[in-house]
Amino acid sequence: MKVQQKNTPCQLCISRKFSLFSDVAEPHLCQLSDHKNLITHKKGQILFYEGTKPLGVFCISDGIVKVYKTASNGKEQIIRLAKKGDFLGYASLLGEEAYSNSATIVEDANICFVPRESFLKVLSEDTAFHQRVTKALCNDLGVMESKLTDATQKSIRERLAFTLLKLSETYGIEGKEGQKIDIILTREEIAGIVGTATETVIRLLSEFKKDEMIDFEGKKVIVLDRKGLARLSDFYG
Amino acid sequence: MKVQQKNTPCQLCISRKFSLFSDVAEPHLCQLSDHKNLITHKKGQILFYEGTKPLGVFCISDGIVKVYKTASNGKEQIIRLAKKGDFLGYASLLGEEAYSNSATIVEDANICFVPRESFLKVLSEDTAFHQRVTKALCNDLGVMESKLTDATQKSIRERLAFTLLKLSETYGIEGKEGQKIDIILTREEIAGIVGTATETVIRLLSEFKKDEMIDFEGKKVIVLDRKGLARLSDFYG
DNA sequence: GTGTAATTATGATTTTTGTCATGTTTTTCA
DNA sequence: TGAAAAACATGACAAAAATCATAATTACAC
Repeated sequence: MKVQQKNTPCQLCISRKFSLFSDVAEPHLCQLSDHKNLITHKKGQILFYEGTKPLGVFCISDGIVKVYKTASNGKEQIIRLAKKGDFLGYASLLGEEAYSNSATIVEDANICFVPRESFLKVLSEDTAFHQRVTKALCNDLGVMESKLTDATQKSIRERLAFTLLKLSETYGIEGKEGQKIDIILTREEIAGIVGTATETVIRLLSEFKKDEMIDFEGKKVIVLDRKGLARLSDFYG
Repeated sequence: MKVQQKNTPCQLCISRKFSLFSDVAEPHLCQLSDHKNLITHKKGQILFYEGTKPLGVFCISDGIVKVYKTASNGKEQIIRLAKKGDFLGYASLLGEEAYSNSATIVEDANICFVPRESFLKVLSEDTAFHQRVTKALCNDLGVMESKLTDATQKSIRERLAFTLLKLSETYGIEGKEGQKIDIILTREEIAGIVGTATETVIRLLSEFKKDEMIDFEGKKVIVLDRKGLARLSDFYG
């Protein structure tokens, strides 16, 4: 299942540059590095389950992870997609509660696990780090407020267009024809992000393609008309 | 507009018992107390606007405040109702960003304003307090994830039933006939909490009343059948 | 490679919910 | 207290989206 890799020290980790650990001072970094564990995960593997107890935090070195809640109807609401440099599970750990969501690998990933004690130690000893974590939590909260408002007040078409724009900002690579969203998501997963039925996503994507807003390259979506999608997504009030 | 009151020191404040400040040590409490300002607000007054810069945090001594985002269609999505002991505006302050939401008085309130500097000073000097704030932020994040999931995966009927249950837990007082939700909200405000159109709320409340789940006492709702509402809200999978 | 399962696709239908219109009741405040 | 505004209520209708059914296509494991 999980394959132990050679353990690049945090000090030399390239992904760290993009993470909450980016400014952690050398001695604390050693503390983390000495206790962490790099583990390789394959697509489809589950990192943690909602309702279980967090034993540490995860730091993504490489790959994509979906963080989601399973609704009572069985559908997955994807809270966010986490990528290189992102942390997972710290909110539940610091909230002293069971995981409020589950996490599953979307694209093969190398992920470091930092045990609870090491993380909390650095948090308590490095005030600047604690402040960064606090700030990140606050920003996340603002993002969630926006998502909630969009979910209740916007149409599925608007939300799908918006989702494509956001995905292209994060995972987009420029191509000859347009910007390719370089991440393989099933229609069902896109539906999980938007918060709708899979069939609805399929239909709307076809419609967007017909209207020449997007195109497909295999499973991947190519954004042809950003402005068009922005208009559809009701970006401006 | 705003009436200055006699300034009860935080040390003696009863509402503090229910707040994040409950365990703050005496010297830090003085720091807060010396710089805070108690202000009386009438129903309908606006505490702060989305998009403006936070200059401190608010601590509710008494009254009810709605925290909401205004969607592009003009409707208000209520993020939460804040009551005695609750803090407002700290997430935006600590996130170092403009207010992500607005706050308006729903029931006449006495609210203390703690200026930014005092709050941040106590936060940096009192590690236990910082930890409590962090924990609160994490818990809030979990709540928002649930709200988002409910918003996308549950029907309006389910969400309204759930909202009534939650309101009765927080604001319910036992009566002869049932549990009265002792807070005056307009149908429009309830719609703002649920995330739907006002007419839909009116219709569903009538339906709930017809089915003897609830009754009205003036504007207030009386919960007659908690189990029935729980069933309707799809509480269990 | 090939059979099986998963995913994508599309149509038909129903349900849910929003919108618009209109009227009544309640509240507010000059 | 009485006029105007706000809130509540209800019907008719339209729009949005879910569900169900059924195929076609693709991916995957043995």
